Amino acid sequence: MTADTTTTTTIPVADGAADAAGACCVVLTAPLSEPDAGELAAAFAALADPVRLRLLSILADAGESCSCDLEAPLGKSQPTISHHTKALAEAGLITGEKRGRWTWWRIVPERFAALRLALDPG
Amino acid sequence: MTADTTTTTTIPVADGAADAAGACCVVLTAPLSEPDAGELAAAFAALADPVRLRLLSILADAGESCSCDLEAPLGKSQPTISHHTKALAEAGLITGEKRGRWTWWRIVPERFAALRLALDPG
DNA sequence: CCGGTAGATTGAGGGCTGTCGATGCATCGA
DNA sequence: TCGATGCATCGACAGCCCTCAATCTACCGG
Repeated sequence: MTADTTTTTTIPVADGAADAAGACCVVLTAPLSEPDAGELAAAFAALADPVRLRLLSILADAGESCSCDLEAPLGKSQPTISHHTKALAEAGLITGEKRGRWTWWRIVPERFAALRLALDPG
Repeated sequence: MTADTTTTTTIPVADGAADAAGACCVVLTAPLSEPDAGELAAAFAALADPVRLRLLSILADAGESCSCDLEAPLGKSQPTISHHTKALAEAGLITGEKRGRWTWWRIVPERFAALRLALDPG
């Protein structure tokens, strides 16, 4: 297939708690159980970093981006970028797809919707 | 003033970045400047703790609560509670009002609305 | 006044996290 | 097959954060 060199592996690099936080746990209504609180806290911890927030905004703006294209705008080393993408993926906020030599990252909108809902007065 | 012992001091124990994050900085649209990213990250960092999330849910449920009534349900020592309330207040998520011997804490809904907006695809 | 209570502050200890250089592992072009 | 490229992982270092005992301040009841 000379048309494109993509070969599209479609490996969900990491999802972790992606499913477990689909709908549960709203902060501003019920007393919020300890397990739910821990899970929500982990999600917000993934957002508690300026580099990761800017990474997300770049991803949202570009729709999709490989790791190598993130180093320059973020001003961080390659291992650091890899560290952050892994953290965001484990929090279910982004998804990585390995196509050939590159890993393409993309936002997971449903996850953000779930977090917005968690901050809703209900 | 024997009518009530409240004396309503109405001291905003801490507000800090409360105003500065009124509307700005959406994650999922523009490339998000570094200062905005730092400020947003600080807000999410305040939410990145299970104890604080449960504290918020208790506050949301009760409408208002003094520090002493938080120790038992959260299972933490008094200095720890004070530490968390201070962190949340500095993030603009709650407001404290000192009435007599007690400090009454309350949720700041506008702040949560701003954070929900920051997580919006716009 | 004085004892008791609510809560903020301080200091110490233990753990987690962001960062980067070095290294290893795939994949692609020639 | 070989060199180059994209990325993940490891190890180490520095900094920050949660937690609590101890202490201090402010306030109330008697």
